Amino acid sequence: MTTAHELTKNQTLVFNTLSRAEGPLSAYTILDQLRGDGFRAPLQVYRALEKLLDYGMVHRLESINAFVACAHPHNHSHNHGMIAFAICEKCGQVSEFSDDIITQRVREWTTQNGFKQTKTTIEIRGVCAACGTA
Amino acid sequence: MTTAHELTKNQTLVFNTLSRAEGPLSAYTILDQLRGDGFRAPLQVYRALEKLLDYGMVHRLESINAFVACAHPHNHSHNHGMIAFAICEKCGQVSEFSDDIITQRVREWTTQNGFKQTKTTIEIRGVCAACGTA
DNA sequence: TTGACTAATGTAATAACATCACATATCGAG
DNA sequence: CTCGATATGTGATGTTATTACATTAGTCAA
Repeated sequence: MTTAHELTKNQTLVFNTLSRAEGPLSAYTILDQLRGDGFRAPLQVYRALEKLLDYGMVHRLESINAFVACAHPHNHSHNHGMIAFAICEKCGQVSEFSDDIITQRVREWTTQNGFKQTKTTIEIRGVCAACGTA
Repeated sequence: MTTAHELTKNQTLVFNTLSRAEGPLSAYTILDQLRGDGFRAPLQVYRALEKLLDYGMVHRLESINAFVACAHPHNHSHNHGMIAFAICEKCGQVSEFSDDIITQRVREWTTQNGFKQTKTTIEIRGVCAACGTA
Protein backbone atom coordinates (compact mmCIF):
# COMPACT_ATOMS: atom_id res chain seq x y z
CA MET A 1 0.00 0.00 0.00
CA THR A 2 1.25 3.44 -0.88
CA THR A 3 0.57 5.52 2.17
CA ALA A 4 0.64 9.25 1.81
CA HIS A 5 4.08 9.98 3.09
CA GLU A 6 4.53 12.17 6.12
CA LEU A 7 6.97 14.75 4.93
CA THR A 8 9.48 16.34 7.21
CA LYS A 9 9.83 20.10 7.43
CA ASN A 10 12.56 20.36 4.81
CA GLN A 11 10.89 17.91 2.49
CA THR A 12 7.68 19.91 2.71
CA LEU A 13 9.46 23.16 1.98
CA VAL A 14 11.24 21.73 -1.05
CA PHE A 15 8.12 20.02 -2.35
CA ASN A 16 6.01 23.15 -2.00
CA THR A 17 8.64 25.18 -3.82
CA LEU A 18 8.60 22.75 -6.72
CA SER A 19 4.82 22.57 -6.74
CA ARG A 20 4.46 26.32 -6.96
CA ALA A 21 7.03 26.62 -9.71
CA GLU A 22 5.99 27.01 -13.35
CA GLY A 23 8.65 24.63 -14.54
CA PRO A 24 11.64 22.62 -13.40
CA LEU A 25 14.04 24.10 -10.86
CA SER A 26 17.67 23.36 -10.17
CA ALA A 27 18.70 22.39 -6.65
CA TYR A 28 20.46 25.71 -6.24
CA THR A 29 17.43 27.68 -7.37
CA ILE A 30 15.40 25.85 -4.76
CA LEU A 31 18.06 26.65 -2.20
CA ASP A 32 17.88 30.34 -3.03
CA GLN A 33 14.12 30.35 -2.74
CA LEU A 34 14.34 28.77 0.68
CA ARG A 35 17.02 31.02 2.20
CA GLY A 36 14.23 32.89 3.93
CA ASP A 37 13.12 29.66 5.55
CA GLY A 38 16.53 28.99 7.01
CA PHE A 39 18.11 26.95 4.26
CA ARG A 40 21.85 27.54 4.02
CA ALA A 41 23.47 24.59 2.29
CA PRO A 42 22.89 22.58 -0.90
CA LEU A 43 22.75 19.39 1.08
CA GLN A 44 19.55 20.43 2.75
CA VAL A 45 17.95 20.56 -0.67
CA TYR A 46 19.58 17.41 -2.03
CA ARG A 47 18.60 15.40 1.01
CA ALA A 48 14.98 16.45 0.74
CA LEU A 49 14.99 15.79 -3.01
CA GLU A 50 16.37 12.32 -2.48
CA LYS A 51 13.42 11.34 -0.32
CA LEU A 52 10.90 13.02 -2.58
CA LEU A 53 12.35 11.12 -5.53
CA ASP A 54 12.06 7.90 -3.54
CA TYR A 55 8.43 8.63 -2.80
CA GLY A 56 7.80 9.35 -6.48
CA MET A 57 6.59 12.86 -5.71
CA VAL A 58 9.33 14.53 -7.69
CA HIS A 59 11.15 13.70 -10.90
CA ARG A 60 14.67 14.48 -11.87
CA LEU A 61 15.28 15.70 -15.40
CA GLU A 62 18.71 14.35 -16.19
CA SER A 63 19.23 16.32 -19.34
CA ILE A 64 18.90 19.68 -17.63
CA ASN A 65 19.93 18.90 -14.05
CA ALA A 66 16.63 20.02 -12.68
CA PHE A 67 13.67 18.76 -10.71
CA VAL A 68 9.88 18.93 -11.11
CA ALA A 69 6.96 18.02 -8.92
CA CYS A 70 5.25 14.97 -10.33
CA ALA A 71 2.29 15.98 -12.47
CA HIS A 72 0.15 12.95 -11.75
CA PRO A 73 -1.34 12.25 -8.36
CA HIS A 74 -0.58 8.58 -8.95
CA ASN A 75 -0.99 5.58 -7.23
CA HIS A 76 2.54 4.43 -7.69
CA SER A 77 1.69 0.97 -6.52
CA HIS A 78 0.09 0.00 -9.81
CA ASN A 79 0.94 1.50 -13.13
CA HIS A 80 4.66 0.94 -13.25
CA GLY A 81 4.89 2.51 -16.69
CA MET A 82 7.90 4.52 -17.64
CA ILE A 83 7.38 8.22 -17.71
CA ALA A 84 8.53 10.40 -20.56
CA PHE A 85 9.12 14.12 -20.38
CA ALA A 86 8.88 16.69 -23.14
CA ILE A 87 10.92 19.72 -22.19
CA CYS A 88 10.50 23.01 -24.03
CA GLU A 89 13.81 24.75 -24.48
CA LYS A 90 12.13 28.10 -24.99
CA CYS A 91 9.79 28.38 -22.02
CA GLY A 92 10.97 25.54 -19.82
CA GLN A 93 7.55 23.91 -19.58
CA VAL A 94 7.61 20.19 -19.02
CA SER A 95 4.91 17.77 -20.14
CA GLU A 96 4.82 14.38 -18.58
CA PHE A 97 3.34 11.33 -20.25
CA SER A 98 3.37 7.59 -20.03
CA ASP A 99 3.11 5.24 -22.99
CA ASP A 100 2.39 1.57 -22.49
CA ILE A 101 3.82 0.56 -25.82
CA ILE A 102 7.12 2.30 -25.17
CA THR A 103 7.21 0.74 -21.73
CA GLN A 104 6.56 -2.66 -23.24
CA ARG A 105 9.18 -2.29 -25.98
CA VAL A 106 11.81 -1.32 -23.46
CA ARG A 107 10.88 -4.27 -21.31
CA GLU A 108 11.15 -6.56 -24.29
CA TRP A 109 14.65 -5.39 -25.00
CA THR A 110 15.76 -5.72 -21.40
CA THR A 111 14.19 -9.16 -21.07
CA GLN A 112 15.81 -10.42 -24.25
CA ASN A 113 19.16 -9.08 -23.16
CA GLY A 114 19.02 -10.18 -19.56
CA PHE A 115 19.28 -6.61 -18.40
CA LYS A 116 17.70 -5.82 -15.03
CA GLN A 117 16.51 -2.27 -15.28
CA THR A 118 16.19 -0.13 -12.21
CA LYS A 119 15.41 3.24 -13.68
CA THR A 120 14.64 4.58 -17.12
CA THR A 121 14.95 8.10 -18.40
CA ILE A 122 13.06 9.34 -21.45
CA GLU A 123 13.45 13.02 -22.18
CA ILE A 124 12.42 14.80 -25.34
CA ARG A 125 14.00 18.19 -25.87
CA GLY A 126 12.48 20.67 -28.28
CA VAL A 127 9.97 23.48 -28.61
CA CYS A 128 6.42 23.22 -27.34
CA ALA A 129 3.33 24.08 -29.36
CA ALA A 130 2.84 27.45 -27.69
CA CYS A 131 6.42 28.59 -28.29
CA GLY A 132 6.54 27.09 -31.79
CA THR A 133 3.65 29.15 -33.11
CA ALA A 134 4.55 32.33 -31.27
CA MET B 1 25.46 13.05 -48.15
CA THR B 2 27.28 12.32 -44.96
CA THR B 3 30.91 12.81 -45.79
CA ALA B 4 33.44 11.31 -43.47
CA HIS B 5 34.39 14.30 -41.41
CA GLU B 6 37.93 15.53 -41.39
CA LEU B 7 38.75 15.64 -37.75
CA THR B 8 41.14 18.14 -36.28
CA LYS B 9 43.99 17.08 -34.08
CA ASN B 10 42.12 17.52 -30.83
CA GLN B 11 38.97 15.92 -32.15
CA THR B 12 40.99 12.93 -33.29
CA LEU B 13 42.67 12.57 -29.92
CA VAL B 14 39.38 12.72 -28.06
CA PHE B 15 37.65 10.35 -30.45
CA ASN B 16 40.45 7.82 -30.27
CA THR B 17 40.41 7.96 -26.50
CA LEU B 18 36.69 7.21 -26.45
CA SER B 19 37.04 4.48 -29.05
CA ARG B 20 39.69 2.68 -27.08
CA ALA B 21 37.75 2.92 -23.84
CA GLU B 22 35.78 -0.04 -22.51
CA GLY B 23 32.90 2.15 -21.49
CA PRO B 24 31.79 5.75 -21.20
CA LEU B 25 34.26 8.38 -20.00
CA SER B 26 33.72 11.71 -18.33
CA ALA B 27 35.20 14.79 -19.94
CA TYR B 28 37.70 15.07 -17.11
CA THR B 29 38.79 11.47 -17.47
CA ILE B 30 39.42 12.11 -21.14
CA LEU B 31 41.38 15.20 -20.18
CA ASP B 32 43.57 13.21 -17.83
CA GLN B 33 44.25 10.59 -20.48
CA LEU B 34 45.32 13.29 -22.89
CA ARG B 35 47.66 15.24 -20.61
CA GLY B 36 50.55 13.48 -22.29
CA ASP B 37 49.36 14.80 -25.63
CA GLY B 38 49.42 18.37 -24.46
CA PHE B 39 45.89 18.75 -23.16
CA ARG B 40 45.71 21.14 -20.23
CA ALA B 41 42.18 22.46 -19.92
CA PRO B 42 38.65 21.02 -19.87
CA LEU B 43 37.66 23.25 -22.73
CA GLN B 44 39.92 21.43 -25.09
CA VAL B 45 37.91 18.30 -24.41
CA TYR B 46 34.50 19.94 -24.41
CA ARG B 47 35.15 21.69 -27.69
CA ALA B 48 36.19 18.48 -29.39
CA LEU B 49 33.22 16.64 -27.91
CA GLU B 50 30.84 19.28 -29.17
CA LYS B 51 31.93 18.69 -32.75
CA LEU B 52 32.00 14.93 -32.39
CA LEU B 53 28.44 15.05 -31.03
CA ASP B 54 27.44 17.19 -34.00
CA TYR B 55 28.92 14.66 -36.37
CA GLY B 56 27.09 11.86 -34.58
CA MET B 57 30.33 10.07 -33.81
CA VAL B 58 29.91 10.33 -30.07
CA HIS B 59 26.94 10.17 -27.72
CA ARG B 60 26.42 11.90 -24.46
CA LEU B 61 24.90 9.91 -21.63
CA GLU B 62 22.91 12.50 -19.73
CA SER B 63 22.20 10.36 -16.73
CA ILE B 64 25.86 9.82 -15.90
CA ASN B 65 27.52 12.88 -17.43
CA ALA B 66 29.71 10.82 -19.67
CA PHE B 67 30.47 10.20 -23.31
CA VAL B 68 30.81 7.14 -25.53
CA ALA B 69 31.95 6.57 -29.07
CA CYS B 70 28.99 5.67 -31.22
CA ALA B 71 28.70 1.90 -31.54
CA HIS B 72 27.21 1.85 -35.02
CA PRO B 73 29.15 2.89 -38.06
CA HIS B 74 25.97 4.46 -39.31
CA ASN B 75 24.96 6.16 -42.12
CA HIS B 76 23.35 8.98 -40.22
CA SER B 77 21.68 10.24 -43.36
CA HIS B 78 19.03 7.54 -43.26
CA ASN B 79 17.79 5.82 -40.20
CA HIS B 80 16.81 8.77 -38.05
CA GLY B 81 15.62 6.50 -35.31
CA MET B 82 16.10 7.43 -31.71
CA ILE B 83 18.85 5.63 -29.94
CA ALA B 84 18.42 4.06 -26.54
CA PHE B 85 21.21 3.18 -24.14
CA ALA B 86 21.30 0.49 -21.52
CA ILE B 87 23.89 1.38 -18.93
CA CYS B 88 25.16 -1.21 -16.47
CA GLU B 89 25.73 0.32 -13.06
CA LYS B 90 28.07 -2.49 -12.06
CA CYS B 91 30.56 -2.65 -14.94
CA GLY B 92 29.77 0.53 -16.81
CA GLN B 93 29.16 -1.23 -20.12
CA VAL B 94 26.78 0.54 -22.43
CA SER B 95 24.58 -1.17 -25.03
CA GLU B 96 23.13 0.93 -27.75
CA PHE B 97 19.96 0.05 -29.63
CA SER B 98 17.34 1.59 -31.79
CA ASP B 99 13.67 0.63 -31.82
CA ASP B 100 11.39 1.77 -34.58
CA ILE B 101 8.26 1.34 -32.56
CA ILE B 102 9.55 3.48 -29.72
CA THR B 103 10.70 6.08 -32.22
CA GLN B 104 7.26 6.03 -33.80
CA ARG B 105 5.40 6.30 -30.50
CA VAL B 106 7.45 9.27 -29.46
CA ARG B 107 6.82 10.92 -32.81
CA GLU B 108 3.11 10.31 -32.42
CA TRP B 109 3.07 12.05 -29.10
CA THR B 110 5.08 15.02 -30.34
CA THR B 111 2.95 15.35 -33.47
CA GLN B 112 -0.28 15.22 -31.53
CA ASN B 113 1.00 17.80 -29.10
CA GLY B 114 2.61 20.14 -31.60
CA PHE B 115 5.98 19.61 -29.99
CA LYS B 116 9.00 20.04 -32.27
CA GLN B 117 11.60 17.67 -30.94
CA THR B 118 15.26 18.36 -31.48
CA LYS B 119 16.86 15.67 -29.38
CA THR B 120 15.67 12.70 -27.43
CA THR B 121 17.34 10.85 -24.62
CA ILE B 122 16.47 7.29 -23.68
CA GLU B 123 18.64 5.77 -21.00
CA ILE B 124 17.99 2.57 -19.12
CA ARG B 125 19.94 2.14 -15.92
CA GLY B 126 20.39 -1.25 -14.36
CA VAL B 127 22.53 -4.35 -14.29
CA CYS B 128 23.64 -6.15 -17.42
CA ALA B 129 23.32 -9.90 -17.98
CA ALA B 130 26.99 -10.59 -17.26
CA CYS B 131 26.97 -8.73 -13.95
CA GLY B 132 23.53 -10.01 -12.97
CA THR B 133 24.53 -13.66 -13.06
CA ALA B 134 27.99 -13.14 -11.61
C1' DT C 1 52.24 38.27 -51.12
C1' DT C 2 49.24 40.66 -48.39
C1' DG C 3 45.33 41.32 -45.92
C1' DA C 4 41.11 39.89 -44.11
C1' DC C 5 38.21 36.43 -42.67
C1' DT C 6 37.12 32.05 -40.33
C1' DA C 7 38.02 28.01 -37.65
C1' DA C 8 40.73 25.95 -34.20
C1' DT C 9 43.45 26.30 -30.12
C1' DG C 10 45.53 27.73 -25.50
C1' DT C 11 44.79 29.36 -20.82
C1' DA C 12 42.92 31.17 -16.56
C1' DA C 13 39.13 32.05 -14.06
C1' DT C 14 34.69 31.16 -12.66
C1' DA C 15 30.09 29.17 -12.55
C1' DA C 16 27.04 25.36 -11.76
C1' DC C 17 26.08 20.94 -9.85
C1' DA C 18 26.80 17.45 -6.19
C1' DT C 19 28.85 14.96 -2.20
C1' DC C 20 31.74 14.03 2.04
C1' DA C 21 32.62 14.35 6.79
C1' DC C 22 31.34 15.39 11.05
C1' DA C 23 28.49 17.52 14.66
C1' DT C 24 23.89 18.12 16.64
C1' DA C 25 19.00 17.51 17.21
C1' DT C 26 14.52 15.11 17.12
C1' DC C 27 11.53 11.34 17.88
C1' DG C 28 9.57 6.75 18.62
C1' DA C 29 10.14 2.05 20.74
C1' DG C 30 11.32 -0.45 24.66
C1' DC D 1 14.71 7.69 30.43
C1' DT D 2 17.81 5.77 27.04
C1' DC D 3 18.93 3.78 22.96
C1' DG D 4 18.81 3.69 18.06
C1' DA D 5 17.21 5.51 13.84
C1' DT D 6 16.14 9.39 11.19
C1' DA D 7 16.59 14.18 10.20
C1' DT D 8 19.22 18.35 10.29
C1' DG D 9 23.11 21.97 10.29
C1' DT D 10 27.46 23.40 8.39
C1' DG D 11 31.92 23.79 6.13
C1' DA D 12 34.84 21.96 3.00
C1' DT D 13 35.61 19.64 -1.04
C1' DG D 14 34.84 17.20 -5.37
C1' DT D 15 33.01 17.09 -10.06
C1' DT D 16 31.11 18.96 -14.29
C1' DA D 17 30.75 22.80 -17.58
C1' DT D 18 31.20 27.56 -19.36
C1' DT D 19 32.92 32.43 -19.96
C1' DA D 20 36.25 35.51 -21.53
C1' DC D 21 40.04 36.66 -23.86
C1' DA D 22 44.48 35.91 -26.35
C1' DT D 23 46.82 33.42 -30.00
C1' DT D 24 47.60 30.46 -33.97
C1' DA D 25 46.59 28.30 -38.37
C1' DG D 26 44.23 27.82 -42.66
C1' DT D 27 41.57 29.87 -46.77
C1' DC D 28 40.73 32.76 -50.30
C1' DA D 29 40.44 36.93 -52.97
C1' DA D 30 42.74 40.96 -54.76
